[in-house]
Amino acid sequence: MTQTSDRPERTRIERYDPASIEPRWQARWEKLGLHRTNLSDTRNRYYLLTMYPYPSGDIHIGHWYIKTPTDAIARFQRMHGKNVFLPIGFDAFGLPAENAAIKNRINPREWTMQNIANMRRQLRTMGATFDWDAEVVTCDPEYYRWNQWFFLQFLKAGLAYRARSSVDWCPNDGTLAREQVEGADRRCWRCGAKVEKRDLDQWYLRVTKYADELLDFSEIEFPDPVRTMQTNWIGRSEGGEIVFATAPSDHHPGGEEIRVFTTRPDTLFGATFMVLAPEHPLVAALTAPDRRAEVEAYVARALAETEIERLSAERDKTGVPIGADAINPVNGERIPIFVADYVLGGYGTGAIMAVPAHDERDFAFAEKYGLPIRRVVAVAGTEDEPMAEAYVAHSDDEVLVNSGEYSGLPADEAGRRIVEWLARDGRGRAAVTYRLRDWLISRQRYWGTPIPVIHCERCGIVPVPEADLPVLLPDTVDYAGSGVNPLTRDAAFLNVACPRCDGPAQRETDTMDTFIDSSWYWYRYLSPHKADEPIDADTAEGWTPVEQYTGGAEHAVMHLLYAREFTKMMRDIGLFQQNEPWKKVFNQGQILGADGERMSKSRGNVQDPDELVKRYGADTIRLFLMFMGPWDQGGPWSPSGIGGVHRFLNRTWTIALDPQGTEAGDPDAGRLPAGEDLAAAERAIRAAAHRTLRDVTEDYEGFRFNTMVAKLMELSNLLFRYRGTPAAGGTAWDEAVRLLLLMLAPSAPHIAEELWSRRLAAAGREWSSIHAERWPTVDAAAVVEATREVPVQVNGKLRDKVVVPAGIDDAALERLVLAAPKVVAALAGRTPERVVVAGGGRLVNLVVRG
RNA sequence: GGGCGAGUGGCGGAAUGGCAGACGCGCCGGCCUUAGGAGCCGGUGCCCCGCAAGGGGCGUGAGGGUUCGAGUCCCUCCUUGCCCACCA
Repeated sequence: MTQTSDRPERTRIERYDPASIEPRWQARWEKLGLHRTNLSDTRNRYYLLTMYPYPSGDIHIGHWYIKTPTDAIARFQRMHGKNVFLPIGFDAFGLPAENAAIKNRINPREWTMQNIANMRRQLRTMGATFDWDAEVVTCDPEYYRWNQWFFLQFLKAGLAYRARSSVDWCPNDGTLAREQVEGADRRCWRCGAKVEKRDLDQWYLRVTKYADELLDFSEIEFPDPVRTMQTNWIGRSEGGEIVFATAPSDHHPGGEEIRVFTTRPDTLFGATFMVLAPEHPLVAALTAPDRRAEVEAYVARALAETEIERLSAERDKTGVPIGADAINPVNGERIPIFVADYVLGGYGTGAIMAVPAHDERDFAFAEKYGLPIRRVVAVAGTEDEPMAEAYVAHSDDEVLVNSGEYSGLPADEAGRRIVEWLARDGRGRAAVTYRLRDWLISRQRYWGTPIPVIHCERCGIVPVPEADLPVLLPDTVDYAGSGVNPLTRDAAFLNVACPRCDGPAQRETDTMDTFIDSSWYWYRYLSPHKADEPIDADTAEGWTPVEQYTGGAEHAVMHLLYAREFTKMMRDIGLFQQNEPWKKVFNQGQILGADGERMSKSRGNVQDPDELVKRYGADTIRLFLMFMGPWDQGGPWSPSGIGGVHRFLNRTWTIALDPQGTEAGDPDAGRLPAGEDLAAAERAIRAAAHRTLRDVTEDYEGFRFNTMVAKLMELSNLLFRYRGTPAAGGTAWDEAVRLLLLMLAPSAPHIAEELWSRRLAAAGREWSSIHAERWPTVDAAAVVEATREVPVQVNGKLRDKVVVPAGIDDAALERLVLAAPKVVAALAGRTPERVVVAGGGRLVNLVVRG
């Protein structure tokens, strides 16, 4: 940094030293209560929520990237008179704590709480105005007891249930929800291990109940990609459920019902075989004795294959006939039944009618096994053309063919009519299917919320009585060197008396998915210590939905969906009347390591902000992160450019404290720009300041922080140019400096406050915080200019710029333009056949021929 | 394979269909300095003509289109990122 020398202009003012300024103001703000929110006052409420961090140990630059602009928004809104609530907390349950515990033989709670203490300290160095009084830590029984309470209410309301099913299983992390399985090769989202299938009894939340409601985004403003992803994830398909009956055979009387879901009931006459998923319950019952060995082998292989590498599998269709037929309900035809793994057990009914003519997968299967392919939909005149591939296209002029009395009808209409017909005698009905599954919340881990049920030998599953909550996690935990849930070996935890019969019973050892914790934490922020209820209904009604939520897009179909589901469940158990958790969500980008990879300790690409703060101060880092690029973009970390931001703050410091000084090295130092008198200079300064104010205000509102900082730099550069001139220190100058500081205050709060206080002191006025000031208003008159420059194009190419009076009309403008020497030269004697004066005379384009 | 984004100087990035490259980094030259890895001033898309002042051409992944005018809108393609991937 600048060294003091004996040059007078450098010693006149104290240099900018963030280290001596920032902690002082942080302490003062805390005393002042800048961060505190009066929750009983809901007028002008502004609930600003940022995704709470996982306490991994250290705050890294990525946390700053997320939190810093959020704090700027909070401060900006406060300056607009908003009653801002900006809470913070910690997502404290989860796997890393257990991994650390196993590795370092330390208690996960101890590890977590140490990290939280460290992160609290680091977060404070940002100078952010978090309301720490509202802090929530999810591994605190005060918090997780309400997860358990919710679970019990959901159980009562039929929103939670237990079922045995084939689940995704990670060897390290146990059960996973479907959205926690990533990639084509099915890896765990957390640890990256291969995910397998297991049959287990697990707890579910009945979120599919809300599928249709979740597709309605009218009360929540998501970024488009998130809305699209959620819509696709929920995956609503309309169609029909059709009942096929099995045909009698030598070994079987027939008459069993096989239900299939189809989106194309219009193609029913083209169904030439059926396929059951390997998991389908009727496979075993229907298989003919002479087919049994082969079918069983196939099913076993298929089920195993989900556990083995399936990625590189050529995706060839495989399957075997089970030696039984079904009857097509529309034409009474016998069609063979196959078992094949291209039909999924978990979607629809786990069985399909195969229409090879109009489905690519069925077509491939039919070709491979020599099954008939019968076209039933065609554009008139093409019905006899041979089929080289399935016809799945959809156009308005296609009709049914080979479909009995439905032949000739438009496809859509025929589909509807066929379903109606079958529905009349119970052989089908209109149906809707979703990709969305119920939320599997059981986890075979220690470090989470214990699921509050007890397994009694006599009574079965018995919910823990509400009065007995919380079911505490035992403090002492012995991992015995493995990741196997230690609760399963903890006799003191495990063995209890049944609440119903008092007989011997065992506690459930599964804990809840930590996404439960993060599904309602912002409601708890509003009454973090309320002892008798999870939320304070009045406060929640007054303050939610959250006005603005900021966080990463990686949670599009996880957290951002779970939380919506959870809010609807909370509503349905009568807690409040909220439909959506947040009004607006903004996804900021992610800061990657310098290598372009995700920042992680193991990669060694983590940038420590403490180091940067020590060198440049928090304000420079805050501003630099905002200046880097659009907030929703993120990108690899690179410190180059940080010096430019620091220089900007240094210049601002100089402008504010030493308007009359000059720098050696500038030949024009102290002189007004050529041709400008004092009045013109002051007009220019005022115009620049108010134009900046107008633009910066819009940028803050639109979260365009990078251009906001750029515009402040421009204003600061302009003032710096006037330093030492007669205009410096005058009224216009003073006003410009004042506006610059106010505009800087949300983003670089410490330096703005410091300079503000020094100016107050210099003026002999009593101190009051810049952060309690009102946001200034633009003086429209100051922004107006007397003249402006109009670019002139000939055939779209820029040829000249003419300076014209601001209020000029189009005709006069045209005359001036045509008289300009360069324009005359460019026209070379030709007369424009058209003169385009673009909106408001911003630009003139002369169109000539030849 | 499907869906949704994104491709602009050496780099990060600006630009309601209207002056492409704001702002910053880097680089070049100068000033100030015992010194400069500090500070200040000026220059900096590429190519060409000119000693110079100046002037001209080309330029936003490629090709086409709409328009007086396209980085921006439309079509085709290429590259790349993310999400979903046998969803009947």
